[in-house]
Amino acid sequence: MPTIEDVAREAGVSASTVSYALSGKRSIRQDTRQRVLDAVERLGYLPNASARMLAAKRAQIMAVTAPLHPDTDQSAHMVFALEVTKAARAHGYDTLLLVDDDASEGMRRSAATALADGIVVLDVAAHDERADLARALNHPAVFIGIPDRTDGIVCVDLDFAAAAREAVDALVAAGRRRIGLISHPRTAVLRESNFPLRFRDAFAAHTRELGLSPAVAYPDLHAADRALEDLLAVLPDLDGLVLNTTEEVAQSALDGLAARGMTVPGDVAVVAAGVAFPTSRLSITLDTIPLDAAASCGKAVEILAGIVEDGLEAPGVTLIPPTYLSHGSVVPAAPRPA
Amino acid sequence: MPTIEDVAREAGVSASTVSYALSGKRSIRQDTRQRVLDAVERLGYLPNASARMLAAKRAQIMAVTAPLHPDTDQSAHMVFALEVTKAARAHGYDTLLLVDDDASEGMRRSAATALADGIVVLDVAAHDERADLARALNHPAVFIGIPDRTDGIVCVDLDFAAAAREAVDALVAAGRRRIGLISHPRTAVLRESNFPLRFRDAFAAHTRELGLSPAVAYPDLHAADRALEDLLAVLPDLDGLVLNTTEEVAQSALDGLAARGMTVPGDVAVVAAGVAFPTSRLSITLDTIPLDAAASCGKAVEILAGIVEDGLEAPGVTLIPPTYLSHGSVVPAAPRPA
DNA sequence: CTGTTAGCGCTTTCAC
DNA sequence: GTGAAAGCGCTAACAG
Repeated sequence: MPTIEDVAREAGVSASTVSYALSGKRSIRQDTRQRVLDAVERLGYLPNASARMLAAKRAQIMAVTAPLHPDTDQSAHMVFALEVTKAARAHGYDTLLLVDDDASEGMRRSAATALADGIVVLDVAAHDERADLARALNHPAVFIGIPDRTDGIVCVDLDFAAAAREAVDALVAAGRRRIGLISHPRTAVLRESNFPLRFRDAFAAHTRELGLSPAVAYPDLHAADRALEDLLAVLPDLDGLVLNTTEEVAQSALDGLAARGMTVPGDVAVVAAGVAFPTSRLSITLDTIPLDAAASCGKAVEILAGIVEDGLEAPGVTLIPPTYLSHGSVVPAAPRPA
Repeated sequence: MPTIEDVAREAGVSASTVSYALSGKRSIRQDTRQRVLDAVERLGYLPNASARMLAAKRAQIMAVTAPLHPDTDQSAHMVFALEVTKAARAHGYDTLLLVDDDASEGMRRSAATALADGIVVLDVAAHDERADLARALNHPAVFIGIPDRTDGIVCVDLDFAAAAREAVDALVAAGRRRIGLISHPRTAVLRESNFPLRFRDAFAAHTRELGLSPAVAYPDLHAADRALEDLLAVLPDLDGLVLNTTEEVAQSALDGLAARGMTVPGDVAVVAAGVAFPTSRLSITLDTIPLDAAASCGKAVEILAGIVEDGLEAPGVTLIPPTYLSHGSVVPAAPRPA
């Protein structure tokens, strides 16, 4: 591998000139710069990463930490890791995947060894030990997801509350007034990231504001049938349904409606909101407010790069505005038979 | 962050003694070593990664490349990336995720900048430009999957041919003799990684060896119904079925059997072989010979670490022996009605 | 068994 | 506008 000295010799300049010609950190006469660039081209020179890191005190690497709790579906988080990687590349960073069993160990190591310039934290739980670590570590970190305590840390997430309100508004605009929500399993609502809570609470508050009676049901781990039953007990003439669930439960809910002879969107208008899957894979393509990994990760990386490069002060909690995608599963209610 | 000099001062020794005490690369008196370790502990010292890389010419980082062709399911590859990361950590390496749109660019960059000590190549296609690159690059690389030309490169993969034979043998041992294979879609068999071919050819050869008439069918992208039809046209009294398919197609095949009133394993014994999903998620838990990401990735990392650390000569193609997992979907055939 | 020293290849003052 | 030189923090000869 050629070094910067090789390039300097080839171009007939000094090493520092090569460095400056490549970084643009000071002005170089046009023709000398060209001689340097030609030499770089001819030799196929790329600066040695570790030497550059050592001298510049910048690794151009972001770490990504995704804890491996055994119950969770790994491939879901990995999509986020992928999106972080794509976004990071666009900012000139590579990404290091940290999956230590002890979630904190990798963070601590990458900070202490200066292996990475900053950390993107995935799959954030309500009580996340990595939040405390981030407060202590004095190393740039951005969380995708929102833990209970957000003081002293930087978070990015979809605005689940706004998503809930938009979903309700869409149904109300279509003349639906008996609107139910199928949320996440009770256990998950408590234990995991707090987005199911944020969604549910906003749903309840907003429906109440609109003079509707809020109906929320919690599915089992894989099936929505019981939840649907619960909803119909409260709202026998259900005509609007919001799904903030996994793909499996969403499909199960659609199956449940079909089994009861209820058509979508004729009898029940349905929208899937704050969900990580494309509704095109369901038996009926639903209107949706997606939990867009690319959007969250892109924003997180942008913020992290800002902190690393310009020492920008942390913007606290950044909520990504929801986007409503219509697919025909919400249409005006048919006039009711008298 | 404390440096090695800080530790040396704190322990009352020289920097090199600290280095050697930590690396164990030369013998150190027990009590001095202890003084060093105490100082390290007290200061919370971790060696700066870039300085270490630069001096040792070793990054302790493996790159992982997974090309992003848009049609492929990303989360599937990401599971492999995860397994590589876990295995690499066990060998003392971190992993850098490379997802450049141009698959080669990341490989070239990580090699030329010495950012990584070696590369694990995922999602290998039959004609993979990264194979040529690896031959040219003079940088350790291990492929998970087997391209057409394997000269000059190192590959690891499940022994799909052996898996096919074992699947057939299990069915034959259960008295089944009218055995069909549902393979991958025709287009995939040609375009992708060549494992569908290896599996299919071994299936055909082995059934023929056993005096059976080989029956192979190719599903559509998401459904197996037509393939099942094709199989039944050739083997109307089908009593054994091998599935080398995606999860979706496997489920579709089971649905197709049920729809035709054929029971599993009573009428048809079924085994899913060389598949990347756990059969427990299917409507019937099938006997399976899994394509075990952890096994392949573990082996690949082990080989790569050997090349990097000991300059071990590359072992060419390494095939992972298949493992047969019984779940009750292959039982002896019922005596046929006369 | 331990210390001194010379780099590793780059960035960035400082000097012209 | 360019060059010389001093590190960045570590490892690994080289000397005792």
